[in-house]
Amino acid sequence: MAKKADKTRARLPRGFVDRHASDIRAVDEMCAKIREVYERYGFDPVETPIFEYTDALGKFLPDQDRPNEGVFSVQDDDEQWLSLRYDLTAPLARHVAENFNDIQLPYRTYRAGYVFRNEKPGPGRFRQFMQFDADTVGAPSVAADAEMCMMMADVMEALGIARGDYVIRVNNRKVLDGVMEAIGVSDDAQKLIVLRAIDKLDKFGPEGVKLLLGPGRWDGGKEGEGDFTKGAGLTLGQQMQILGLLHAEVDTDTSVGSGVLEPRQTVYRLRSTSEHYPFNHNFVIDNKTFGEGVEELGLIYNLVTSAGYGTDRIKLDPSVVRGLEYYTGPVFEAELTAEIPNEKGEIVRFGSVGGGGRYDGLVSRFRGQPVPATGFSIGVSRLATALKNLGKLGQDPVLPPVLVTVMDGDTEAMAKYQQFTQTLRNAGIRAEMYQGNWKKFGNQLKYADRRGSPLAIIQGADERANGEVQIKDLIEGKKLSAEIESNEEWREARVAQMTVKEEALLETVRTMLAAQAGGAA
RNA sequence: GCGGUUGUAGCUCAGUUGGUUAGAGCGCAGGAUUGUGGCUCCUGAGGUCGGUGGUUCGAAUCCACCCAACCGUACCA
Repeated sequence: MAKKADKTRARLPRGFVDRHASDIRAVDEMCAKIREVYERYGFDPVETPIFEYTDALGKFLPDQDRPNEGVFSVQDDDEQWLSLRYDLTAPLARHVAENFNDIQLPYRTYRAGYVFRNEKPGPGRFRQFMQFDADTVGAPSVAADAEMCMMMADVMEALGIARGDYVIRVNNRKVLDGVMEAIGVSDDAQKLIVLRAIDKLDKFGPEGVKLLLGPGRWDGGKEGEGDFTKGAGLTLGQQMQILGLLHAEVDTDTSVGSGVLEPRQTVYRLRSTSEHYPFNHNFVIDNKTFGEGVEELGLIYNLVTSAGYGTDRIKLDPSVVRGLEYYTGPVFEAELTAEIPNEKGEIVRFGSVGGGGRYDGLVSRFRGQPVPATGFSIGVSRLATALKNLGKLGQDPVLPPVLVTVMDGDTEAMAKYQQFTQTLRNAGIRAEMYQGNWKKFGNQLKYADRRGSPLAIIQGADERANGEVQIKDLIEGKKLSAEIESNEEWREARVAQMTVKEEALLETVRTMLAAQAGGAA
C-alpha cells in the first residue's frame, strides 16, 4: 500500500469524461437509429484510425510558438508528426485520395468515431467527443447536397424529434461571398471578421452583430466592461446591408411573386421585419458569385420540395455560416428549435446538433484533379444530451440482474446457487450470484437494493431440505417498507416474498418480472 | 488568450476582530440484528483549510505570487 504522501492522485484529465452504463447504452441505441437511416440511403461504413500524419489534417507542424494549436500531436520515432484527428472529414479525404484507383465514385460512406480537440473545455464541450458523419465524394451536383439535407431531416425524425422541433437550415457560401463583393468588402481578413460576426447572430442578436460588423463589442455588455472584440469596421451602410441579408425572409417560391429571393434573376429584395433595421426596398446584387449561390440554393429548394420536404423541415436561411475555412458551396446545419430543459430545469435553446456542406477542395489537396465532395456530421454526445433532456432517450433500457443470494457456503448449497443462476441465464434473464462476503446476509439484500435488482432468490438449509426456493420481490418490498415501523416486524414479515418448488423457479421469476413490467407501465 | 467569481471532509456548507485540539448535515464503514433491504439508535473512519512564500508570539482568517474550477468572451479546422 502506498504511503499517503506517495499516493498518486486519481484524477480525470480535464475536458474528458468517463462514461457509464446508462449513457453507453443510450448512445448505442441512438447510433443504431442513425445508422439505419444512412444504410437506407445507400451509404456504407468505413473506418479510419484516430491518428493521421499531421500534414494530412492540413495543420501546421507544432513549433515553438504554437506547440499544438487545437490538436493533440506526438512525434513518431522516425520524427514524423502524428496528430489525433479533430474531425472525420479530413481523414476521409485522405482515405479517398490514397485509395483513389480502387474506389468507385461517387463514394457514399458513413462512420462514427471519437475526435479530439485540444482547446478549452466548457459545459457540453469536451476535448474528446463522438461524431457520426456521412459523405458523398465525387458528386459535383447540388443534388448530393439536397440529399444530405433530407437525410439529416430523416435522422432527426428517426430519433423521435418531432417535426417542428428541429429544422435543417441551408445557405450557400457563394451568396455571402457575393454580397460582400457587392458592398465592397474585399479584404480577406475583413471578410473573415464579417463571417464570424454573422455566425454570432443567435448568440448576440442583431445589436451585437451590428457592433461586431462596425467598431467592435465589449463582452461585459457596456462600454469598458469585460473584454473588447474588435469589429470589421464596416460603414453604417455596409452594416445595414449585411444585417438586411440576415433578416430577410428567404423564399424561393417565385410563382407567388412575393418572394424575397428569386433565383433566376439574382435579385435580392430586402424586407426586414426588425424594428432596429427597417428596410423596405429592393437590392439588386449583380455579380457572378452571388448568382451561382442563389441558383444553387434554388435548385436545392426545388429538389427537397418536390421530394416532399417543406420549409418546416428544410429551410433556406442566409445567416448560416459554418466552418469558415474549407466549405465551398452549400452549407447546412441541423438545429433543435424545441424548448429543452437542461439538467437544472432551465429552458435553453439548444441550437446546432450537426452540420456540414460542400468541400470541393479537400480531396484535391492530395491529387492533381478536382474531386467534389459533400457531407455532414452529427455531434453524437451533444445530440444525446438534448435527447435525454427531451425525454426521448430511455434512461437505461436494461433491467439490472436478478440476484441469487448465498446463504450457505458448503459445496452442495453453492452448486444449487450456481444452478439457479444458470437456469435463469439460459432462459435469457440477467442473473448473478452474489460474489461478495456472503456471511453477512443483510449486505446481500442491501447490494441487490442499491443495484436495482428486481428480484432476489433465497435458499437456506430449510428450503433446500424441502426442495424449495424463496423469491423476493424487491420493488414491491420497497413500497411496503414504508408502512412498517419496527425493525423486528420488518424482518419477521419477509415482505413481498414467496416460496415455490425449485422446479417452478424459472416460471415464477418470469411471471413476477412480467408483473413488475406491467405495473411500472 | 483576455476579464470576472470561487477554492474548508466523498458531497453541500458553517467557521466571530487573527487566538487553544477546524465543525455540522448528508454520504460511507461497523454494531444493535451470525436467516432478510427501509426506519431508528450507537460507534467509527475520513482534512497538508487549493499550493508556495511573507507579515505575526500566533494564520483557514491578512498580504503577494502561483494553480485549479466555474461564468462571460476570443479561438474552434
